[in-house]
Amino acid sequence: MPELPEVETVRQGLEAAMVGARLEAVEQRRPDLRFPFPERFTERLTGRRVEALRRRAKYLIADLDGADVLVMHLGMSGSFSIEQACGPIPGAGGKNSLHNHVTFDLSTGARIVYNDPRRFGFMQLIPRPEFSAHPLFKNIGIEPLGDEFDGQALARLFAGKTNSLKTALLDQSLIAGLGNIYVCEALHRAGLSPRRSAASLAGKNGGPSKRATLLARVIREVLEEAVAAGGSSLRDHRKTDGALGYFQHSLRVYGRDHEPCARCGSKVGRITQSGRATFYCGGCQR
DNA sequence: AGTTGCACCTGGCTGC
DNA sequence: TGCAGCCAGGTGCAAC
Repeated sequence: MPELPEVETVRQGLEAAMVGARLEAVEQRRPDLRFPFPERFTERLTGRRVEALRRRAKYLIADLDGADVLVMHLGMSGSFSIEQACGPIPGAGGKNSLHNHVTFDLSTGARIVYNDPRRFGFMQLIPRPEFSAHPLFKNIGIEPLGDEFDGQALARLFAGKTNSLKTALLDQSLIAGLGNIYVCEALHRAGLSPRRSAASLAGKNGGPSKRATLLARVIREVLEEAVAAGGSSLRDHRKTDGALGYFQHSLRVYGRDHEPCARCGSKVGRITQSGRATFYCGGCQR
């Protein structure tokens, strides 16, 4: 499910429910998701107060009042819902409760439920002093909604790359948080072919190319619009209150192969790059 | 060192 | 109706 806008939508919902609250009970219903849960997972969380809920790339990061930082990743199909501990809502958000793997009962009376059918998500507890040097985070690239992200940064990151523009944009060690949907959408908005080389965005004599400046601008634009819409609900994504995001209605190429391009009328095509579907318009993306 | 391909899972859809 | 096959929003790791 989740790329940056979906994770950010979830973060906003969880932040409102969790920050300032204490974890009164934590239930872990299986030994692992994508990875085994950390040692003494429930014990280390029980009684802790959530001081902040941040996002870095596609990770949710809960700062706790104890020794650990709780890191959560939604994988492909993870979602959180907020329910009332006393009044179970069967099938809330349309999810199969078989796949409810973790619940947090909060001091406010709210219950946070993590559901993940494919179990590509995971949770980690990292001792605070080790956090910034942790392998999960030390290799993560620039935040595309951050102040430092612009055409200059993009051009510098892509200089000398031998892979395609599409593949480079998906590389989390370069830019953090883009996934298949928003890469396809940003490339269409910028009129750039996903097949051109990443290095072709690098500027001459040190400065950013016009293409790099444009691409950085539309990446920011498409992500901001998607966050404002609550993300794209193609299959699993729901906000923490169970409501659907609605950015999928604004997608111009993703999932629209064989449809006419909204900009030039050519037929939107689909190819495979690095084993993943790419949707693009050969008529206006060069 | 940088890139590519596969593996990890379940569920939903298509076509026979 | 049933079932085989394919596809899906991500990413760590082995192999080139």
